[in-house]
Amino acid sequence: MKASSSTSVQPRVDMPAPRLGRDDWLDAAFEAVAESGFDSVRVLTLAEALGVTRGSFYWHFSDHAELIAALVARWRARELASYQRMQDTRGLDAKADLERVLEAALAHAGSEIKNLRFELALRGLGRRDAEVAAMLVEVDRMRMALFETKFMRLTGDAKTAAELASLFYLAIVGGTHALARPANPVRTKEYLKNLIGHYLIAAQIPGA
Amino acid sequence: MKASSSTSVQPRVDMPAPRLGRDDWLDAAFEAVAESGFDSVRVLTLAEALGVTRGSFYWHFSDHAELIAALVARWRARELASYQRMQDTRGLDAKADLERVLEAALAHAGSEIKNLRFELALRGLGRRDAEVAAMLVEVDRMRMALFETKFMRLTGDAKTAAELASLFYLAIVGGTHALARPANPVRTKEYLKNLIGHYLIAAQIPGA
DNA sequence: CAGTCTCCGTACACTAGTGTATTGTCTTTC
DNA sequence: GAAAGACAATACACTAGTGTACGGAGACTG
Repeated sequence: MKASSSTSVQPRVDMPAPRLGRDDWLDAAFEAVAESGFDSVRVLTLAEALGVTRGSFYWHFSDHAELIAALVARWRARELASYQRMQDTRGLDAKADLERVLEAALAHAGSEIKNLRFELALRGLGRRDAEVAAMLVEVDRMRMALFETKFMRLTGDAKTAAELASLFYLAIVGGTHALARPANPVRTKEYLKNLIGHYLIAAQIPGA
Repeated sequence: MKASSSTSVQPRVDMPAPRLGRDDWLDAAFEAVAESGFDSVRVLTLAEALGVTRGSFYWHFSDHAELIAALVARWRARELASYQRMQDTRGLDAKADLERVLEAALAHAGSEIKNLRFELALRGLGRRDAEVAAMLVEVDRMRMALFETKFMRLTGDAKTAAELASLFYLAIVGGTHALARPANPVRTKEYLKNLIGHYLIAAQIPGA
């Protein structure tokens, strides 16, 4: 399948073949999870997708389990980092700041739907893996707290902020299911954002 | 493993052994799905749980695929039936009627968390099976429409009703994730109900 | 330019699971 | 109470997938 053999120099930067690192496998696994869940992550399939054999895999990872663990760990780390970034107000006013957080919650920077689908799959995994479940509880709490501080800044009232935060966070998690469908890519997102704006008004939030 | 062999008469109504029907297999499969998703539905495991061998299974079902299809179909049928029931107002006032629907959405009569977990697993399946996905869209639309008529009855305004309906339906789907966790069995439910009551007030819904 | 290190291919052993065919064994029904 | 039908056990063939052992082949290192 490789067409680069006659000319000798610089075999790099040309075809996607050469050598793989740990992250390449993690990326491939990520794709697989986003497409059809953790159960469909097969070493064999990933190898095929990467154009190598499993011999490579077992050099980078001891185990199929280790791959999953590493994948989950990487997600967690990125999530924590994103949390740190969002804590900073960046000089935005209260409403813009909140909208930025909501936006980020609906599609973490970059690969859009894939991230949403991955997170849903992860929640699926959490339903049968206690460690993953605990991690997700932690992340949920973290994000909920973030929402709460943003709403707090907007409303001034702690109780109102707490309730708005939970309602909207739950709605976002729920909306993820609609967003994660292959069709319906952007409209639900706009829809949710409008809804949020509307409810800031309906609930008589001053900043809106 | 059977201790009933010396005495001869009435081998029925005693141990859970005798003869199985199609529904027994479906029930077992349902349990398995609720516990750890569709991918972990193994004919072998179900047989073990039912105390028989797979020989039985392949009498009732042609295939593993048929089992899954039948299970999904049964869920759908029950969901439609539940929808019919909920359309009837049953002489309740608008708020009580709405609360009944919300309650039902959070835990369809009976097995409580298992139903929630099953539905989440089903949504997981829908992410890689187009037919299931379409079915879920249908059910979601149905339920959303139901919510909308109930909110309509409460608020009188169509636009408000539509927005409230979607916000709360999404929040409920999202809340399901929290509810489906082994721990935290009832508190989130009460929590959501309170939240709803509070927002009927916040959004200045007259009936609240 | 030999040697080491890193990455990958190959071949094998092993397991878990499906589906099929065939033969029981209760149960009903005539 | 014997034949027919409903349900289940047993045994087999087959597939997909994991791990492991080992042997290369490039690339870097002195």
